[in-house]
Amino acid sequence: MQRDRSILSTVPRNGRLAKRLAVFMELNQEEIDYLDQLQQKEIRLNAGTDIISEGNPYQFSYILKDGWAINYKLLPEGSRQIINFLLPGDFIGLRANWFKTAEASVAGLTDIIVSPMLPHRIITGSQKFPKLGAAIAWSSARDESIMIEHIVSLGRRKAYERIAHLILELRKRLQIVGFTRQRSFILPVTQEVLGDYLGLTVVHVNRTLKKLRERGLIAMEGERLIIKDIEGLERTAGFDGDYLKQDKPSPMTTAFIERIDPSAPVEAPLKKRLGKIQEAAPAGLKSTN
Amino acid sequence: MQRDRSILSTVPRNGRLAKRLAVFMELNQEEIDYLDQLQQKEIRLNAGTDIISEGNPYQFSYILKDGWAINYKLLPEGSRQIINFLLPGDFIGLRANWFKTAEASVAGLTDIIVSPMLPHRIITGSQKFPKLGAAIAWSSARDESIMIEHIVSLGRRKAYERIAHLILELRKRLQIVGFTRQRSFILPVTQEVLGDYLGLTVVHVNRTLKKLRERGLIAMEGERLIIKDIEGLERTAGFDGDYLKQDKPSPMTTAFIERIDPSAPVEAPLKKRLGKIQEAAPAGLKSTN
DNA sequence: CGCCAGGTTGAAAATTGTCAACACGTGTGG
DNA sequence: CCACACGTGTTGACAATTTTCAACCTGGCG
Repeated sequence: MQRDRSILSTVPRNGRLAKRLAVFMELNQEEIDYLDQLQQKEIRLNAGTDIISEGNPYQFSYILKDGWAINYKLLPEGSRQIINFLLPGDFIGLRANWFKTAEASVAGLTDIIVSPMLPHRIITGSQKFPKLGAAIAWSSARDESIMIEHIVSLGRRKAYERIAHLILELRKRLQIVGFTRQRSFILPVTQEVLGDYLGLTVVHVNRTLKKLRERGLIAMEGERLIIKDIEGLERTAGFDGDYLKQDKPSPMTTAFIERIDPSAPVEAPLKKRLGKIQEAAPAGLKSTN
Repeated sequence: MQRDRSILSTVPRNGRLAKRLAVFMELNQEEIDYLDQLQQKEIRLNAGTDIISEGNPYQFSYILKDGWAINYKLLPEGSRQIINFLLPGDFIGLRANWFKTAEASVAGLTDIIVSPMLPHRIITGSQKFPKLGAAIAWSSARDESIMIEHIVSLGRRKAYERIAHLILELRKRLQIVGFTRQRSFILPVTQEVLGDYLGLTVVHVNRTLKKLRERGLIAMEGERLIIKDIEGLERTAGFDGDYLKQDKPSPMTTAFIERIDPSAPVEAPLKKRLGKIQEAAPAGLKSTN
């Protein structure tokens, strides 16, 4: 096993979450400090150990500071479906805030480092730094976007396209937290894991990767995946990375943040929208009572 | 087209959202009244018209009061993947609160009735009725559970099992809002729509439905789907409806609600958990610094 | 040295898709 | 009122994709 995967990133461990949230909206120093403070405590886990177990009560949510993890479910007959890859800077188990029981398990794919988050810290933090609450909500919404793309992949893309799509998505996500070089990144994952994410068998993943290599789209050097033809990959994947960007909060978010921040008064734009409900009815409108 | 699908439910239009949220936690009369008030305005849309369009800016979020809708994405080559079915009482486009641009489209499968929700109503409502904010968060989390099951279906279940699973899920969801009889419900959906949800072609959906009929698991009378053998369906689907229940909020939720409700003081249980962070480290723990 | 996890490959089988034709009911325009 | 278009369901024959089974290879590690 690789020891300190950490050094592979240009972003320090505690800065990864902030880096990721900054995609959504810039944070000021105070907020960054608070996030840093949230992550003081570190827990190290061996690759393969569950940090959350399906059906069991949640304990905490976590910030994944280093290493890769997966969110997965096991089926009765023994197969596994991976729901999502969790990368450094991602939250783990935010749903713990709303549900008593875990819907799926989370395990490290590599050795990982996490910081547990106490619920009260999140709550008080969100009250003190309204942007933080918004950023957490945004983060959940981004995860949902990723799941939507996953559904599209599984439902409508062929093996070849699915893999291409996954590679591009991982690249984009890793870029944000500083884990990529120009045209390559470490993919610390067996072909079986890929299959369990992509809804394919190992054998078929193997053959499909071979095809991607033969056609000159990618190359591999150990765990390092080298992208040889980005346009080619994007074309075959039908990839449009916007779902990972979402770089501007909606006006509602802005209004929300300002509203719950006692220091900021509610300003005009919000009110202006209130009267526009009639026009909001989309085409195809039949009647309004 | 059926005219007033409404009469098929035992729950009045404005009560469906409340009924659904009540699965999570009971609401008092004041809260129910508030929800009712949120839904005064009605917009009717023809089957097939988009209420939210992928790539376009969001206008509002909505409550779906009557009819069925779908959340879907179109692929470049023209195929469609349905992400989720939206049933009466569901929210539409809650992500509008966080994202500027819609990640997927939403369209009515039948004629539908929706109530637009103004963001400020949600915000002030959540402040006045803390449970409401929690319920909205819960609702999003439930949607995520449904998407997780969808991913599992697409990734690891065969056509035959996928359909069985979908039928059971829809039944359970429709039950809550009063749209089922003992062993049947109206499924206002073409086989093509089923295929687009299940990641299958129409032809294959057709054959698979036939198999389900031949094996005596289901029957159809026009749009009414009759479940002839629930245990059989559950067995073939590996169905466990718990993900739709989640009937108890986590202690964190409770703490959260009480915390932001000015009339309720923070009480002991929350504080008691604060010191337990050490024990929270799951098995497999390596070191703690 | 030998075990074991992971990668690779071939051959055959199973699942699912494609193409094409036809059936049926509904609604519309002539 | 009839003819016809159209959307939807159904079926057969065949093709493509993906799985299954089984074997073999490789490198790391105790």
